[in-house]
Amino acid sequence: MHMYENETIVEVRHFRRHQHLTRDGQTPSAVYRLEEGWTCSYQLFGGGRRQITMLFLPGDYCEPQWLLGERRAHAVIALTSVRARSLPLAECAANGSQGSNMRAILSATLAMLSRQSEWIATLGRKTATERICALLGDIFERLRANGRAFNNTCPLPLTQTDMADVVGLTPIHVNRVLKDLRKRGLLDLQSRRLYLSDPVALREIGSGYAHA
Amino acid sequence: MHMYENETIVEVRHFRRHQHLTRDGQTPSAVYRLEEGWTCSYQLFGGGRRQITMLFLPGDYCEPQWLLGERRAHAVIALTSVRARSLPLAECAANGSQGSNMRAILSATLAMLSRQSEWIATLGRKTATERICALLGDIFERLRANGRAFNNTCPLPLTQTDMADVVGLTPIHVNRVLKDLRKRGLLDLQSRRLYLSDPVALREIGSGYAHA
DNA sequence: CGGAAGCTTGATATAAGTCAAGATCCGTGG
DNA sequence: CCACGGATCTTGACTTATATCAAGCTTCCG
Repeated sequence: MHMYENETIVEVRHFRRHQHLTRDGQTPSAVYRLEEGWTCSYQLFGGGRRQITMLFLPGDYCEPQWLLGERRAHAVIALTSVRARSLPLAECAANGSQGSNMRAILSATLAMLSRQSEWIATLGRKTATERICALLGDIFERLRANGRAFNNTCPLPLTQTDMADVVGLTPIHVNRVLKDLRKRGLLDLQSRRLYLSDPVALREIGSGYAHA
Repeated sequence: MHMYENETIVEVRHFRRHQHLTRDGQTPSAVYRLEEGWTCSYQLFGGGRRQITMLFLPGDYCEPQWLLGERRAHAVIALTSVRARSLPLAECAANGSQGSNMRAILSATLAMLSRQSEWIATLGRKTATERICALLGDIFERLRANGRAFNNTCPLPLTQTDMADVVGLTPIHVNRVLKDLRKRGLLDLQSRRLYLSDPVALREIGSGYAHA
């Protein structure tokens, strides 16, 4: 009896925008690796408030910690249409900690931890402009690292409301900050694409190191 | 040649308040497990801004991810005087993933990840009052879980400035919110001790689920 | 080609920050 | 044991960054 006799073990699935990969509180049964499209995990609060707690870009594992024994799942939703490969928990449990992609899973989990730590600092202490520069700079870097950004431009399929829910601001305020950044000639943003005229300056602002 | 011939392998160390356990950027050489006292990791920004990214209470491992292969270290500082047991990285690397406390280390890391995810949502979308209730409620629960809180009271050795740097507010504003919570009869706070008259109501407010 | 979702902008409101000054607590040296 | 000085806490007056409300515009999907 060999695990791979079961063809559902690694399976490609598609999701439409706004469709849930996982719902809140649900016990997760699989981890998805994104082949195409963006997703996020988020939390809802009273008064219609939503906060996105993590963005997942193409190539990322969504919530890899499920494979390491975490029980509780957050809601994960598609921000674009998505093609993802699912890794059922059962398989990895069977393979144990020596499993083929276990190293990748652990390293993805550690990367999330480090990113979250950064983001706590960003939300706690940076201004609106710094937060948005940090977000766009980070997205650009992540996409460049896996070959999806060239010549200071990359895809940016997020709506301004999505961005607002990442940076903890109002969509209206995000709009005003973007307008200002455009006026300053730092970036342009049209038809779901981001153009950075000066990625270094952007990251500098986003770092929060320049005086308050 | 046996690792345990070296007596420095597990070592008890003491730190005074404001002393660094690890400095920013430094390559960490050991993970500490707190036996007594509180620590935090933090980040600094321009304009004198500081954000605490994680609180470590007695019994916690500080930055356990270092034992899982993470390279980059954040600054970790003592918030009180501290007694800690150090677990050198070398030992665990030798023991491999089957090491005696490897399971505990992994589980501590996953707990951090989950806590950070919560805290991103808190900083992004909750009001000042909700953030402070969330913080105090969480501290109380964590201390209760390892037997350091009884009868609705627990130690709280943080200054208001420390709390401000956790919740991303000004110390002055923290002071006003605490005054208000006292007036409402939800809590009292004196000589480094927290008294909760109604922990359930506090957690309810801190959850952010009650309308905006 | 119609309608909903998303974007933009202005006017106004408010939560939280800043500045300033006292009051209180607490550790340390005499 | 006391006195001093710095850190911490408290409060008031005022400012500011961001939110809210409202309306028109644009884009794009069905």
